[in-house]
Amino acid sequence: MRIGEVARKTGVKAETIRFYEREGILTAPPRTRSNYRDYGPDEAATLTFIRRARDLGFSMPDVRELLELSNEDDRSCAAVDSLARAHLDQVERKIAALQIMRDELSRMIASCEQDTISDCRIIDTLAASHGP
Amino acid sequence: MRIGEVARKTGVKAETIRFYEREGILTAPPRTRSNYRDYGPDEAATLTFIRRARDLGFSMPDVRELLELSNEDDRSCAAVDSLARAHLDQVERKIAALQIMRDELSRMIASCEQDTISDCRIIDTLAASHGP
DNA sequence: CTTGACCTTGTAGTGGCTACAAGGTGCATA
DNA sequence: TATGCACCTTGTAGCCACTACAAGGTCAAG
Ligand SMILES: [Zn+2]
Ligand SMILES: [Zn+2]
Ligand SMILES: [Zn+2]
Ligand SMILES: [Zn+2]
Repeated sequence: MRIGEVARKTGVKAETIRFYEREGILTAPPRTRSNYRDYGPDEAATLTFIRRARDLGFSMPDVRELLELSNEDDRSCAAVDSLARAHLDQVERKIAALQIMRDELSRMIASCEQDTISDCRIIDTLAASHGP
Repeated sequence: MRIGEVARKTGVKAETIRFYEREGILTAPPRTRSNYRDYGPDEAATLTFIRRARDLGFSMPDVRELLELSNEDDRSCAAVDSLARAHLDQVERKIAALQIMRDELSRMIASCEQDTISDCRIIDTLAASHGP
């Protein structure tokens, strides 16, 4: 099938698929007589794999690693697990950082009494209010 | 003071300060005889403002807007508030998205029983297990 | 006089796409 | 047959907010 169809089936845009090919993460498929990329089900499966991993926030290097590992059926999956655990860790850190942002933003917004800018607690907080 | 000192005082790296100047977000300071940038307390205050806003996750366009608004003392702070609220909203969306990631990752990791890759539930999930 | 910390400019790289531009191909319809 | 239209091709540049590096200038201490 052509790139547009595999794009629809996998949820990965055609431009992105070409990008993955350039980057070497997806092997180049055969071409039709008219030089169109001609994908089979294997490539579609790989793209689905990539999209799921990306949706879970794995970086492209992580995805590369996961793809390689996924082909080594007989090896232990310890490497997969530790990669996933490390990633979960990162996600949790990111959540924690964003929750701090959220709390600070909420406090700022709550403290503002809709006055003039010179009295605005939001501007005040940003300008100098806390810290040395 | 020179760029290194203001960098230390504000927590904004020298390279970043020069970058802000190129981008027009920070006005170019006077220069010493030897062509070094010579900052006063106002620029330092602006940089602190920028850093605090960035730490709270505001985008550079947002920061620009906030800086402009911060100079208009007599206007109502409604624009500031709505900008902050919109940003808080985005942060909350991001947290929600990351929590979904986290939960899915946790489930995947918990379901794996440290076997071979061909039996790994993490690889399975990525490859095809859920969805059409 | 040399060392080393600091400063200057400019350019290119990061991640992960996304958006063109300019042209070729394939199929349905008038 | 012609025409339109959707689709495909390549290559390049842009996005965000920096960050790194190269090649050189300046200044105070020892
Ligand atoms: Zn990761
Ligand atoms: Zn306010
Ligand atoms: Zn914002
Ligand atoms: Zn496993």
